[in-house]
Amino acid sequence: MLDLAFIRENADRVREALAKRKSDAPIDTILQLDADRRAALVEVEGLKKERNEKSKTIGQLIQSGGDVQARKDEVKRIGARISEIEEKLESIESKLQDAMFEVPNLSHESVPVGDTEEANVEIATWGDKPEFDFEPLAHWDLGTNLGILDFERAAKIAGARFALYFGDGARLERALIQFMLDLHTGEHGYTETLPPFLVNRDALIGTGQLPKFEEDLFKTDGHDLFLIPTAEVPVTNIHADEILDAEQLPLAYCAYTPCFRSEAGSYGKDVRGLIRQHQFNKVELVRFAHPDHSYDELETLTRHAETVLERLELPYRRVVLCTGDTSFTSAKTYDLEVWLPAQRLYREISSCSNFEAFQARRAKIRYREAKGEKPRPLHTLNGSGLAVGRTLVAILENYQQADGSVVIPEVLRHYMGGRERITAQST
RNA sequence: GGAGAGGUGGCCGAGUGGCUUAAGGCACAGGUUUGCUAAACCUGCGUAGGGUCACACCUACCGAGGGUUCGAAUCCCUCCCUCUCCGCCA
Repeated sequence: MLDLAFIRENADRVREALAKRKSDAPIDTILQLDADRRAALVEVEGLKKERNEKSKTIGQLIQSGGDVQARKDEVKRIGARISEIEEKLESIESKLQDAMFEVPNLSHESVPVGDTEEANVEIATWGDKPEFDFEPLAHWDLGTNLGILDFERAAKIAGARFALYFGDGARLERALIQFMLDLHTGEHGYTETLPPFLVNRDALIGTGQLPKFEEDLFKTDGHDLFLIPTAEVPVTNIHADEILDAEQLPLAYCAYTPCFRSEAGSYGKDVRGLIRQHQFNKVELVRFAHPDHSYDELETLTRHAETVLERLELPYRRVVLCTGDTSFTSAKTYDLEVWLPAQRLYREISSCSNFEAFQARRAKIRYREAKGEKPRPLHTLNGSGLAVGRTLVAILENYQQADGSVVIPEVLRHYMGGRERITAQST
């Protein structure tokens, strides 16, 4: 959510910035509602002041034995008028809030302007794409041949867009989770957290998934709880409704969680393999930063995610998303894309964003610069470090051998019982 | 699932209809006193919105939402959460 006072004072700048993001958010409506709201507030607060004063005199009159009926009737009329205006005020505020929830974040000035992903800009590439003297297989064939992935049985159990891992596949997924957590906690200074996988409505409003994107979520029946689409939701909300000291910043948390997404509207897209699942594992990085340093923090966080790819020796590139492709809540996003040789393309494996104060304002995550100063919203950031299923895909495809086996990246062997290679197993 | 207790400011805690603009204490900040430290004393110390050039000032907030009343932290209703015990359970 943007700062309403900022919109009021910079309406033209906001309109211009929203145009770059292809947003038709109702700024004029917001300005009108805001003016109406303040006018109604002044009126109702004046009346309340009058009521408070006159009510007090009734108490005094009763003590001294005077007749209070006329005065009571008068205050009752004021009360009725107050209710009337408050009703109006409530309606204005609810409309204003709805309109404010329609407004996306504004892009940072360094973000390239563009409408679609075509306008995203490659910042850097890393690593050498592997050369094969055979036709590399897609991971769904590799995994099925090795007996470590089973999509048919997963469909029997749960349906489309679910996977069943066996043996070394399951272990490799677990090894990746553990490797990533060990790296981020041991070398990058993150505090590991294991949050709830179900969250309430307030948490999702806080990070911006609600009210606009409810159809992307899995909701439980009979409880107002949702399966998390990303650990960003529970972890960012750790400090909701809190006021932190400036010296505490930055705070850095990492969390492994499964993620659940309905993938509504992606029918026919990535129907094969592990790329787009209703349930997938992710290690998430979340940082709470001082506003003056949040863009340095974004570079730091992105480097932490890139380090995972580099340790695994997976070729990737970093892309900065253009204004039109940046997600609703983000001010600036880097995508990390890993090379998938079977498809001969780079595929998103991490998304690292600075939300500035957008989430902090919604979730009321604030900090105090110094004692006695007013609390201000801080800046939140997060990034995948990394999407685990897609990392497993990248390993299978990049490390595959002519005989159908897969070499285990060196940093993972220690987690795989010291073995160097995954070979076919029976299931 | 059953029974009970409870939710008041950073913390403790008083408060069953108007003298509460939420007592008092702790913690914190500034000051006075003091050989130093400590203590004592004085002052300040919540959040949000409105308002102002800036102050002043105003309004709201005692878990949330309704209701009764001239007036609600206080009375009534609904809901949420926490704790204890029992049952069930990994």
